[in-house]
Amino acid sequence: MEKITPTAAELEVLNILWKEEPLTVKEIHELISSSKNVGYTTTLKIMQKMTTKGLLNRKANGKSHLYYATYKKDETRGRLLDRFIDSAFSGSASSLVMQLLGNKKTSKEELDEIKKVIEQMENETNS
Amino acid sequence: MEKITPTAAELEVLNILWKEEPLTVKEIHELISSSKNVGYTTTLKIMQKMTTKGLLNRKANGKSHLYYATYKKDETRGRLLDRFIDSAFSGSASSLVMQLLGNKKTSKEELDEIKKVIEQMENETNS
DNA sequence: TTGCTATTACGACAAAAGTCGTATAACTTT
DNA sequence: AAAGTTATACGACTTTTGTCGTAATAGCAA
Repeated sequence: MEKITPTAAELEVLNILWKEEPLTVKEIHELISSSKNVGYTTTLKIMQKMTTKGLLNRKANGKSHLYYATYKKDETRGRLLDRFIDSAFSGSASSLVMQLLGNKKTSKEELDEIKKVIEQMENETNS
Repeated sequence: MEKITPTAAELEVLNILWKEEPLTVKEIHELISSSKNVGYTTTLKIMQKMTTKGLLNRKANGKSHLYYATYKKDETRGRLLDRFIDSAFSGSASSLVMQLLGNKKTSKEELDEIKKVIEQMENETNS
């Protein structure tokens, strides 16, 4: 019975790893600290905890380690999304979409992209 | 400078209040405890903290209080959604929609509902 | 007005998350 | 092989969240 519901700081690590894997603590820390002020040992500790929890795997590589995400991006995001819809939208996925489409913060480009995705989905479903 | 990013337990209260307002602690606790095992003082304390943070307002009513949500549903949900997209989907709203539409957990009814919402949106935009 | 009951107020505690300093260990380099 | 550098390990501390027990208070009832 796993939980697989990473926290915000953990997701920062995972989002990086899901793009390019494996990476060392140093590499991940460099990416994170380019947009945020945080110490090296903080990133290290978070990744160590994630390994203990089973969120990451690692492999020795010289004096350092190479890290891999244990769970796939889609699996993790799906779980997170379910949970989010439950707590923030009382379980209504369509409310979330309405909110998203009505949200001024979502750029026109994103909106167009979303519509495209939906159309594609429909075509695939109807074929 | 407000944050307005309620936690899971706080959202449970808010989701109730956004449906029917105002309510007493007792009423809210009854609704919450019907699906979850939690003590009365826990609900009370959470609502008191929410009041201190500015998430709720209250008005004396006999020996108890009537509670109101300070911020509108859409405002709060929009903020939460932005934050969620940033942390769980690296800022990509369209990725979230793709995840949602591909998610086995989302019921066929919800999916149809979502498509309807999108179509409606498009019609409004194009008019 | 005295007491009973419902409600609030307050404080304490545990667990989780995030932060970092310092110590240890493991390669390199000379 | 000794010294230096770089990464990991570990422990400590802070804040936030969620939980509840107990004390105080306010209104109703007798």
